Amino acid sequence: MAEREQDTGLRSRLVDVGVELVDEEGAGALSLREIARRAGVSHGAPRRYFPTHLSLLSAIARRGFEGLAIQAGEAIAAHEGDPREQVTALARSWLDFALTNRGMFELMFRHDLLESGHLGLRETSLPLFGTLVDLVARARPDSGAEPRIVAGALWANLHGIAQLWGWGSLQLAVGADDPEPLLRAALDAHLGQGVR
Amino acid sequence: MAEREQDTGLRSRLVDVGVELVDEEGAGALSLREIARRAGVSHGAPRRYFPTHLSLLSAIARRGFEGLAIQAGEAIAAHEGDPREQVTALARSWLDFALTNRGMFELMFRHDLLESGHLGLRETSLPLFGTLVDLVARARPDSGAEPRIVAGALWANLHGIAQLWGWGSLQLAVGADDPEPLLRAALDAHLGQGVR
DNA sequence: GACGTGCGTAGACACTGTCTACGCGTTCAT
DNA sequence: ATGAACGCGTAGACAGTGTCTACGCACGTC
Repeated sequence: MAEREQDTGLRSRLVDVGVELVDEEGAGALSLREIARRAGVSHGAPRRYFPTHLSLLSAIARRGFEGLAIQAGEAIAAHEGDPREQVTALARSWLDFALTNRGMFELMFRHDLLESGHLGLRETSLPLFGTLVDLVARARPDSGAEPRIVAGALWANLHGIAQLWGWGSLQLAVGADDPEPLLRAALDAHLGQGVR
Repeated sequence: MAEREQDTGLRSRLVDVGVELVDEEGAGALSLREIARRAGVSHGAPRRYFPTHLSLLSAIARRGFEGLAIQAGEAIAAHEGDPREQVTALARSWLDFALTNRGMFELMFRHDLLESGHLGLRETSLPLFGTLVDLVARARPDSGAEPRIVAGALWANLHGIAQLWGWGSLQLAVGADDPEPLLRAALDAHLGQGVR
């Protein structure tokens, strides 16, 4: 019998445990020693694969970025042929991810992780942004605005909504209890008044 | 002679030291003991005024919010009579603050601080948001959109740009080296194509 | 002058991340 | 088959952290 959910090497098991842990206990619970404990190894073991605590956290966060990319990709694929609707689906997917996987989302955008450079955003996030640029360009072909700029601003808008909504600042200020109107407003703003 | 920049009580001196420290060493350097050390007291002293490390950090972050509010208020006041320009000034001021006071900005939007409720956003940030709502309403009086929604979306957009630009994700994706175009795009998007 | 009280000290505790020396098993070469 | 090398995990030490507790010192008032 398998001692513990398939022995696929300690390296990935540590990351598995981390993903699980951040999901149920939040980003604050991701101490090196606790992860090792949950994985059933001594506190020195992770060092063999991750030279530093931060690099382990980065590997965990990476899983998050991959998951987000996949989820967003599916959302986009589901509306093939209608760029505007694809952008909408992407946006909703992003926001949904942030609100569902709160701990992971928090981890993914921690300053120290991002600054460490271990995250590999170039590989995980840039492609997604590329498709957003593409979709934006096709969703508003007439506009003279640079798609990359529009996409960047929209990207930031999504992120801002997800973040602020996540910790309650926005519902406090706006007075709503559903982020949907904000999302609609952002999309309408950057893509132009869409067909209802 | 004053032993140390005016003895205005340990409580506020701790916060002073914290502001100074976060400015020169970043948000990661704000350990309770280091702050106490710099203030020239023992590590147990802060406890008399701040029951927990987080509450001290919150007090420091609060200084940041106050500073930001003041700076934004001045920017707005400098363009009295032209709502659109006032919003622009507010936006630029916000972004400017984020990029100038990086450590403080990072501290201000740390999840654990925001969730702790010690921050008092209701007092420091809500008023500013209120004036933004007001300005938005006056900047685009014709539009049927709810000003609070538009302002909320714009607010999130600003924050997203500041955040993403701050850690380099956006310049990587967009390929620019100046956040100004993004800011313009966001403003144009939410307020409508402005007069150039 | 004694007493209470505000304010800061000092030490303990559990916990953290990192570093080092060690052991144990497998594998490979001779 | 035997010995060396190596991969991989253990175990202990170390400095640093946040929190808690007991203690002391100096000041005020009665």
